[in-house]
Amino acid sequence: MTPHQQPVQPDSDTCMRLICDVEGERAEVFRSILGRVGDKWSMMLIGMLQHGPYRFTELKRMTPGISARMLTFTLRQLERDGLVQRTAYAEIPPRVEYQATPLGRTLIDPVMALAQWASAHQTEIVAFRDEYDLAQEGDRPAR
Amino acid sequence: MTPHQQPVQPDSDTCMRLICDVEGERAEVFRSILGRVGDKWSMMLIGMLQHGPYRFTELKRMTPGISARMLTFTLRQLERDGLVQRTAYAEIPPRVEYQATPLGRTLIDPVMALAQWASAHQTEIVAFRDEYDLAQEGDRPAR
DNA sequence: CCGCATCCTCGAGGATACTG
DNA sequence: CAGTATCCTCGAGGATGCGG
Repeated sequence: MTPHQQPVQPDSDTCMRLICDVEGERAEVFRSILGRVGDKWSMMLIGMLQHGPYRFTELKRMTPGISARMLTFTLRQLERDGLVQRTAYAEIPPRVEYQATPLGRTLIDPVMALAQWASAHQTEIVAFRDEYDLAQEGDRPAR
Repeated sequence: MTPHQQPVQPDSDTCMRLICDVEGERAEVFRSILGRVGDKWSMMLIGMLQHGPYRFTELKRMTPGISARMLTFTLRQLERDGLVQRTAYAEIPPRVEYQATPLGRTLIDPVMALAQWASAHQTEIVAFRDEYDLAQEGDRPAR
């Protein structure tokens, strides 16, 4: 492990190991990152914050269904990981702005790749699901 | 919306909309796909099944910590989405093999992209986390 | 306006025991 | 061997109310 290690594209073996490994500290960090992507709100917020700084209430409005509790919590997580920067202005009434950090902006690329995959194959997947559900209905008799 | 739409690389606007949209049927499908990636076990299994067919018990051994219940459930999900093929041989004792479908093999690319990102930035992220946690400790007094 | 603390619900998922 | 069925726990996350 060399110090001052710059971000390097790791080889595919390393990635496969990351994906498949369950134990170890590295794996835990990696899983927590993957979890953030799979998280219902994180990716939406990362996506929205690409566009520029937004205030808390704006984000809440832009994300129908999210509770204040979860919005705060999710933003804190993203802030902790260095993906989002929180800026509080000492005004009355208080104003807080969130925006993606440089690191947070780099995350959009792999996420977009995933979104492209999902978008390109969602018709296919829905077809598979329908087929599967139909077959199940055949096994389990009516109802 | 044209019928017989072949999988096409969608533009980035479409993807951003997918990522950020909360409501709508499309969004729900998309979120369920993202959720699969973020799922603790799905990605490991997809990763493992790239290598070839494996039996139920083999997969269970290769995935320490997973319960039979969850292994079955996760494999069923992946099968339903057309990502994994399940083949049961009518033998005694029974033998069931799982392998990635062509569709399932295409998923590895965007996931690898994500794994590369995570791998390349995990040092950075851990540093951010430590910094953040340290700052918190400063606010909340000792203990 | 922004957020934390508290309470409470509810469903994901583990453990165990049983079948084809 | 490859599951299924049942029970049970536990923590994610919504609702509400207060505080700076």
